[in-house]
Amino acid sequence: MLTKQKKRNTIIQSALKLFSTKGFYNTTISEISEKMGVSVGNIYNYFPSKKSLAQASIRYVTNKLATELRYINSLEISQKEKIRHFVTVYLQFVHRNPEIIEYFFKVYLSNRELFCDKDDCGFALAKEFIDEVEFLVEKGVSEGEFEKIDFYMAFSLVTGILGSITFLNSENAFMKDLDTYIDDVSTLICKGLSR
Amino acid sequence: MLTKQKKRNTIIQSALKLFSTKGFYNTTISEISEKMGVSVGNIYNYFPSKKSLAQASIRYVTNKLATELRYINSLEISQKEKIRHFVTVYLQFVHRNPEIIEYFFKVYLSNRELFCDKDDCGFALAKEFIDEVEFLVEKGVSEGEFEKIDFYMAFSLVTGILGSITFLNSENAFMKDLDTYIDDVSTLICKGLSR
Amino acid sequence: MLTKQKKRNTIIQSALKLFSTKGFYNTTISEISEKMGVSVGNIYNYFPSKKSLAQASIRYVTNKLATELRYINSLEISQKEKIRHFVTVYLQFVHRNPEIIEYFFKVYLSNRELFCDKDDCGFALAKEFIDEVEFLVEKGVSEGEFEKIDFYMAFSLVTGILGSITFLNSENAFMKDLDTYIDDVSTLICKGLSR
Amino acid sequence: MLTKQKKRNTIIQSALKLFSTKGFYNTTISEISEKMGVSVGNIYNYFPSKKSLAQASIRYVTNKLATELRYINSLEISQKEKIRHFVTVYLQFVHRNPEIIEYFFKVYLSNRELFCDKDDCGFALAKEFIDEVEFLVEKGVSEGEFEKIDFYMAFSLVTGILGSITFLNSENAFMKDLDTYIDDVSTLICKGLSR
DNA sequence: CATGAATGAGTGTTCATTCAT
DNA sequence: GATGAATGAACACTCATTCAT
Repeated sequence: MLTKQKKRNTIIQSALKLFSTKGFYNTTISEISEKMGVSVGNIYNYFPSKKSLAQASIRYVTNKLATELRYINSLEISQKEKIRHFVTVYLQFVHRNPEIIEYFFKVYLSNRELFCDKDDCGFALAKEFIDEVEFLVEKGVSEGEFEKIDFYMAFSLVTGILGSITFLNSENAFMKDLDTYIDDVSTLICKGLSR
Repeated sequence: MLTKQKKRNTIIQSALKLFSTKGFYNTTISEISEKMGVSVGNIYNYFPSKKSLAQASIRYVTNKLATELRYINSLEISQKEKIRHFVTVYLQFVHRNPEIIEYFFKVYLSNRELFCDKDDCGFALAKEFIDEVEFLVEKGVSEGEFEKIDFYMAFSLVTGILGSITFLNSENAFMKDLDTYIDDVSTLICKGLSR
Repeated sequence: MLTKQKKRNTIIQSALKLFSTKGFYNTTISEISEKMGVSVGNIYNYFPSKKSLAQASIRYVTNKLATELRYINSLEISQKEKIRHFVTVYLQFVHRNPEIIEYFFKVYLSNRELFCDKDDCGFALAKEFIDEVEFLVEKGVSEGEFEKIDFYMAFSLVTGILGSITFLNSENAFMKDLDTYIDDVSTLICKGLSR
Repeated sequence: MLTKQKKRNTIIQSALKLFSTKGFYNTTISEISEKMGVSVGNIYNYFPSKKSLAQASIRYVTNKLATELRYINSLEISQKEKIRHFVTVYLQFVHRNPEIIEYFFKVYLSNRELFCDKDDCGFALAKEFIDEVEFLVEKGVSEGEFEKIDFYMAFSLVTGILGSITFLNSENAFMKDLDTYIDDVSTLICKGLSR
């Protein structure tokens, strides 16, 4: 028997796959339960609503990405190398766990209504990840590798490029393997951040 | 009395506002008709389905952006200046007609199922715009202003950054007026494209 | 310019074709108007409602059939010969003006709600035809050609067989030309009516 | 708790009553569910669409009739006696379960579009019944009781007369109890089939 | 008379959520 | 906990009818 938390994660993983491919509103609880082989009602023993499942999913996804980036940030290498590492890891995710990345772009960024409760606008759910990006950039600035620019600009550069590539990839725009672009992408980001 | 085409556009504009703020699936035809002050049925005299309204909307939006960019491309100025012009126009759109831009990012990019018919995956709907970006970049390369890089990289840079900023803005992340960022954004893009 | 009555008939004829093939509820006023090349609104200048158009149609159809039968009844021939004549005419109708016959069986007999107003149950609409059948049968009885049976039995025999054949024909059940069956059908009816 | 199949039948029975009295297009799923005392949605747990409910209903009806006729066909009596038996049973149905019979004539025969899928024109749904009629007639011919005539003629005779009587009865045309006509009707049919 | 855009009540169908077992 | 039948509000879409032009 799985622990309660383990089962929650199993549900999240099934949900992620469906949410990321078909979108939140085109995925039914029924489909998720079928995919998992459990009953509809049972899912409600773990999540009080479809919306809360979407929120738990973004926490799960953010944590995966933040964990990777946190680890990279802990390494004793230059910030540019960190960026290259992160791009590498990111593109691997896109390839091997597209649901992780696509959930971020297809559900989280596009269905804000799902993540905003009352005053909090669901930004906090991604904070863990944003903080690591901020850490990386700031360190680069303080160490003289990067130019000091508005953080939102830096953030837009990093996530914008990665997001675009994710989208193009999901549309099968790329002929070659995504790995091929590791250099291109990290260079592009570094050029933007550098002095 | 409005001409048929004019009325179609009025409907599209109402739809755009709602689709872009609430998303396609959270917007009902009933809401669109109420907002317009016409009956539900009347909308169906102009568009055979909600989906087709979404498609007409993306054509409308793409055309607006492409028209601006086409005009800029026709000017006798450097490519970097063109980029600055476009960023300016773009940020003005974000400010004055957010529905145009947000529709692109919140509906078109995230609800691909709405735009894919049979074999064609709805990419064509944005071609008009993509072509102008390509033209601008290629010209920059041939005139020695930009480095020759994979077009998808260049495209990711341009739309990724603009998309990110749009998203951050819609989340009210920016303290200052968007215009303030014209320089930052165009510099960022140009740095990425330059040699 | 057509007279008012002529135009009414033109509308009825278009309606008949559609009603008889697609059924009353699957035919829209819009389709009828398109088929005729007039506007929707114009139809309402001739008939106050779709239902009233259906009623006028049955009157038209009944009259066509009754007229034929009345003519046959006026001939100085045996009743059996009359039946043969009528079967011949009927099968020709089925072949050349299927809408006439099929309207009778597909709309009139199956959508009674359309023809019943208040106390009158729409039976009167077909009376003209029923009366001629009754006349033919009674004459046959009084002249000793037919056995005296309950009129409803005789009526069921005549219209039942013809109705069945109409249905089978509309399902393309018959391999051979309908004319081929003139003898079979009239013999069948006569056998039932005879002593 | 009813078994799934039992519940399907309960739904079919409710649907039959409404379809047969009001017609397919005048009956709403909502009415059926109300009549049953269940929710609208629940009906969709048993039938994927209103159309499929109509198809299941004709299967149900055909089977009821075919079962009776099959039993009669199994008896060791003359074919004429079989016909009398069947007429008896049929008229009892008309009296006690009019929805069974009227569904056949008011919905199945008049709304062909509901029963035709792709190439198959829904004729198969009634095959079970048609086959038994054919068996009865053929046996009568081979045993010398009936004349050898085109099967469609024989079929038209049998179902035509019964159909007509059903219709007249539903219009309250008959003064006397339907049972009174058992002899008349079976005699009429036998006269037509005999040598 | 003729037009056809506009109306809006009505229908089939979906699906998140509940709850008796 | 686990099940899945039951619920019912909600929504896309239709179409008879009206009426300003």
